[in-house]
Amino acid sequence: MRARHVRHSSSSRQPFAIKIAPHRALHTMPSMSTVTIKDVARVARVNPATVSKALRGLPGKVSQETRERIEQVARELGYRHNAVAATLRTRRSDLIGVIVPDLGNPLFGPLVQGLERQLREGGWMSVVVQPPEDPSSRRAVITTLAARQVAGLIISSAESDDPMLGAAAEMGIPLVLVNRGLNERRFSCVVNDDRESVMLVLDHLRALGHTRIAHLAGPMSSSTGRGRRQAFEALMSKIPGAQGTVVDASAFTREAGFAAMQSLLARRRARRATAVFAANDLIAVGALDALRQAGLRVPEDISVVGHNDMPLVDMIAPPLTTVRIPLARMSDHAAALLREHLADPSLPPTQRVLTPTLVVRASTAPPLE
Amino acid sequence: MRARHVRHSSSSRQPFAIKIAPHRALHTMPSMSTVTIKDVARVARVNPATVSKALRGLPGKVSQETRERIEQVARELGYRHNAVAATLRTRRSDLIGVIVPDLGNPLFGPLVQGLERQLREGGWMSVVVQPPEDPSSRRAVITTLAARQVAGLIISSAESDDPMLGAAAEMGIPLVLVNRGLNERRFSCVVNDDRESVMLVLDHLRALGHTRIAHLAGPMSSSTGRGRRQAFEALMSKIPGAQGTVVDASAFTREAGFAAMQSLLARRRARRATAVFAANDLIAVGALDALRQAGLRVPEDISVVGHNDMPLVDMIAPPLTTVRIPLARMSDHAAALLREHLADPSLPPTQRVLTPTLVVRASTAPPLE
DNA sequence: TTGTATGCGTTATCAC
DNA sequence: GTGATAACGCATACAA
Repeated sequence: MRARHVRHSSSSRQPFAIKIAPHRALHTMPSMSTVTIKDVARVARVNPATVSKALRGLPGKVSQETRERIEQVARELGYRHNAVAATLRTRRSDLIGVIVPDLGNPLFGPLVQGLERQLREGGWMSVVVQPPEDPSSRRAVITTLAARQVAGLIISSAESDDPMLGAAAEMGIPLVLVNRGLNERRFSCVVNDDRESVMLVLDHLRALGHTRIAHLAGPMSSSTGRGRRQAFEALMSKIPGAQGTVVDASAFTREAGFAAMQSLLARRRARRATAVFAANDLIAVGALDALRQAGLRVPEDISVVGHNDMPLVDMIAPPLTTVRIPLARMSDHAAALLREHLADPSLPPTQRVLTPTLVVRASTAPPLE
Repeated sequence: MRARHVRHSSSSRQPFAIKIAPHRALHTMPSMSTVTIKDVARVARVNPATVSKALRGLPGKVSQETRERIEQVARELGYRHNAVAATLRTRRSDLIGVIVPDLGNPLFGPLVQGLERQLREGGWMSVVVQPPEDPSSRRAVITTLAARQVAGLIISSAESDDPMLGAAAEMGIPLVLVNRGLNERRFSCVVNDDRESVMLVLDHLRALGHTRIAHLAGPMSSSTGRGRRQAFEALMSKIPGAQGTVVDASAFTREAGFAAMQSLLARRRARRATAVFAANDLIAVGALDALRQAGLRVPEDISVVGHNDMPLVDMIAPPLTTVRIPLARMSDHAAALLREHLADPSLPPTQRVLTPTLVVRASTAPPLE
């Protein structure tokens, strides 16, 4: 159910003596009093059904005159629409579940910002959940959301075997994935073109003269971690004389990036990469931590590239060369796609792949030797 | 209404031939079929009321034996709780409105992260809204939330004359402010001790030898902007020989910080401040932008202090000295306080003031001269 | 254009 | 311990 436009002044609440069903009048505070369409109907001397029609502004259903009278009465009585009752009746709610792994991650703040804004402007409200790790809790998240009759779900950063996906599918809840997709095409999704990302990065590093390049890969359970790694390996293998290395970071975190870089630094210097491409900015920042601790200079001794162009990475030392993903367009597309699914449940799963851009800053330079 | 614990396997849905009200069976997809408490009751040969009691696990109301049978049947039929119907009946919902100005701001991601987590663990779901600027929309946000029967609200960064506050009060919705409070004590709130913040900063700068100190103040319409400025003026006036300056930043943004710093730099150098205390980190980062553009070095030429200790400010150049506010404890307290208000609506407004700490990094140093 | 009647799925209050 | 029944507030098909 969409946003209502029941207008009523705040100042005048029950200015007249009105007959409200006594048992309610007794049990509730005046400010909490529940005025229903029945109450409005009684005072306006019309039928509750008419009030319902009038207040929703259905065109051509109720005369201008009675509509105005009803609106007037509703305002005077301080009538407030009860969307819960309406949802029960219509089986339609204006709630969308927005699922995001971690709002502390600077990537997801802006993402949810865009999603919430788009959804709200379309008349929907966002129920935001950060699911716990354990599988049964994740299932329970969907169950709870379903109990609330959410009309649809937007899930960011899903992993392939996430119990939430199966649960949502079983319950038939329309669903759009954002940021990460899946191997299979079961669900609609809006994702970055990771192959293009890697291409941009490798072209840039090769142009600078790098041939030994390392990739600090994100978790393989995520499409972004997997996709960037696969693209890295595929593209590096095509470059004559290039030598690629992959080190796994255990998570998309600064700490994991630190550890991954340390393990890279433990290798023999002669063969070591002169440039590092991190699967995301947090990993890159962790890598910078490790490099600083090891006494290495960036970009003189080693170049570092991130991914995502998170807020503030232009301010770190050195300003990070990174791949910018179109977050705002991503949320717009995801919200729009979900709306299409809600409007037409038979719509088949759709992919939308957005093109990233490279942002060159000061963390990359030609190799020294 | 709190989280339910209706457990049912996902694999077995309607394994038997079951009589479902035919009009529903015809109109709905199998996977969408709505199994109600009545259906369960019919199959389990008990009364719907008994099913309700059994499934909610009310102690001592239904025998162990029938409870197990009912749970079994519910599982087999694929029964799913309808929280909307329950809310309509009980007038209690497990929805909390979480209102935050801007999820793109790195301060609010972590804040909402904490709030959502706390609320979820208490059995509540968070409806997150970023209200538009115009007053009537802000009222409408509360109206819509109220129509959804939210049990309570958490509002971060409220301004004194915000229409949302009046609306919430009129509708009698329990409310806790977080991050910013108000002058008056109408609402419960959880805030930082801004006077302590300023004290920490000024003690630090004085210890370094600074006497000419500028404050890049945030908007006076916010309690944090106002509070920090007032504390700054009050404390500076007590320091013998100190010379304080205040420049207003028009917003808590990087751009506003840039502009404010520029206007400060336009002043005569001899009298210029040797240290700058920004009302928040974003303003500080904007100030750094302006200083770099002006060719001034930080901290050699001028020291800069921020406020909040946002993510990544330890990585910027130079790593920012700033005041850390206990964001996690703030959200914990806010969620806890709201729960107290929900449990006891007669609870008077309560203030909780949390103590910040200073994080000294590389953006501050003794003045040159 | 307006009114009548009914049900959405659940819980609470009784009675048994 | 279990059953019968009446709300909760609203929207909708249909009749008038």
